[in-house]
Amino acid sequence: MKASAHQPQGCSNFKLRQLLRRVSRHYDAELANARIKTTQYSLLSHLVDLGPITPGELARRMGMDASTLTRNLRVVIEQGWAKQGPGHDTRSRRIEITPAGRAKRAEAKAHWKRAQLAFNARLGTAKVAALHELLDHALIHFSTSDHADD
Amino acid sequence: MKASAHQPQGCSNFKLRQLLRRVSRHYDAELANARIKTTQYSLLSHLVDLGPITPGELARRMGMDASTLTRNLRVVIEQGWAKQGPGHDTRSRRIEITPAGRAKRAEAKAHWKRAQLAFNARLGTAKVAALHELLDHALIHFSTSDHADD
DNA sequence: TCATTATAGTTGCATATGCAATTAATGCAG
DNA sequence: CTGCATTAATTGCATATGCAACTATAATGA
Repeated sequence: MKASAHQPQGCSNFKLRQLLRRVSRHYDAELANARIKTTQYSLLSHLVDLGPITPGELARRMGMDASTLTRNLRVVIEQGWAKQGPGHDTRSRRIEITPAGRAKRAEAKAHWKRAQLAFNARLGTAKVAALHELLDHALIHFSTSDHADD
Repeated sequence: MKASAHQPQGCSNFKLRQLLRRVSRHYDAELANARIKTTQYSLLSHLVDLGPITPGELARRMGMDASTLTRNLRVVIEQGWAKQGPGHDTRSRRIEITPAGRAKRAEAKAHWKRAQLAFNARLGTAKVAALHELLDHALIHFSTSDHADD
């Protein structure tokens, strides 16, 4: 019987939160050199990958509440990194990254890479790869929508 | 060569943040039945375990910024779950849980247990145990203080 | 067509988070 | 004893987060 088969001890939520606090500080410190926050960098990256998209769909893809996205989006729009246009519907919107946004994202990417490599070095690439696998697994089995009953 | 020996892909920070958002919602939804938030529950639990303690030391133990603790503490003190007295020093304080705080923590613990067991069931206990091991490992190798140079 | 329901996005409220600056008190060097 | 660096905690500022309530529009059904 391997060690990881034991009953889990402690609170998964607290452990995740505690680690995220530290890891976020690490990435934010590095990304500060590009005058951008990690959440904003993630947002820009998703806009690059997902092209023009509605706020609702983007929030779903990023796994966050729509209201959180509205606010996070406001900041990057004020910075001129993204713009909001009319959607196919009068009520929906169409979010798109701007050239300035692409440039900022490219600039920030180099810093993100530094932060990620430092993280890998600190923990060991095997551990990080294993962590990613578990996080991805958890994300798949924890879609907000699927709940038992209630 | 096992799969987890590959170069890690994607952003560790984003994956952690994304999962924490979902997991927090899960725990918060359950703890709402005890009219308490997960962060407040963690705070009370640490106060029970660490006894009377200074804010600075508590922040260090919980891995958060002292200013964050000041504010999180204000809420639980207003609820009457903890109290703040003079420390051994005029500038320091002594934080202690109150009887009401112990009662609230006990009430909440049952709900936390439900949330944790549901989490284990959703992911599988082996995966959760493995996740905890990796998170603990990362926490150890990521003490805020140890940075390379700058 | 009009009332009802569903969908998209935003706003109000409360909390969480960290950095920089500030306040206050202690310790230390001269 | 006095000025300076240190330490403990807090406050100002900006952002992140989600739920509930709300506005506006679309779709649906009688």
